[in-house]
Amino acid sequence: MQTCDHVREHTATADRAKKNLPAPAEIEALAGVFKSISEPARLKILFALRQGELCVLHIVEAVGGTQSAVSHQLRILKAAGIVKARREGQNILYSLSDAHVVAVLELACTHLSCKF
Amino acid sequence: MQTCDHVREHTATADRAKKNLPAPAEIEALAGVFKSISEPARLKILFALRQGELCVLHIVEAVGGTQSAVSHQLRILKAAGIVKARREGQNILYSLSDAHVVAVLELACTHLSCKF
DNA sequence: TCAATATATGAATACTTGTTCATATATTAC
DNA sequence: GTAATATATGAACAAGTATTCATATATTGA
Repeated sequence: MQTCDHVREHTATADRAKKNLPAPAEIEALAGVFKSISEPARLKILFALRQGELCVLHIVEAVGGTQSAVSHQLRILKAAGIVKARREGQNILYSLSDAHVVAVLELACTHLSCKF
Repeated sequence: MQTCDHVREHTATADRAKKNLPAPAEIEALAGVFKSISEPARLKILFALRQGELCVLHIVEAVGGTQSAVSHQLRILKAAGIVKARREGQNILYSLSDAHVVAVLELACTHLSCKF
């Protein structure tokens, strides 16, 4: 590979870009968040939880799929800090972790001009 | 699988959630956007482009990796509508598609309490 | 036209990840 | 304690995806 030096000003921009890159750990964390909401099955769960707290079987009812699959997805969302869970008797109630989640979803919707 | 009817109110919420789910096509589109920014290599490219328009080799310089790998990633970002490209002589200059991209990144950063 | 530079791409491989199936854990009611 | 309900999880398989290598295309200048 060669170096590209077609415009000195652009080389400066590249240098600045390199210096201002977030730390690897932060990049990984960000990637993790986006990865966790980049699966249709998981996105459906998030949209379902916008209506409020739901137990696992109700989530299954709302989004479809098997109980096992949904449970695995919930684990991923929880590990990523996107949803939180609390036990109430036999049930475990899931809900969205914080308002950022919905905000990110809505921004992305705006980007795509969808109506949510 | 059985039905869960521990609280009638929650069943109503589940029904509402099911009805208010975005259409499959919209879910897929959203998932596509998030998937395209869920890879560390691609996130780095986006952060680099925050500094301004850059040609491919300068992006390579900024984020590391091979020219081929970066080019493949750019293709994915472009297909997802995250970045745009224009030719200028021998170079192809890439830039962020619109302000939503940066806004989503910054929101996610807030969520993680990073400093970007 | 030829050489050099910049970018893109197809095929192959390796890696990651989602789903399924079977089973385990936990809570409640009897 | 036993049965029933709700949820979680490990292993295996299938599907998707990132990277590499080699090569192709496109632009510029001689």
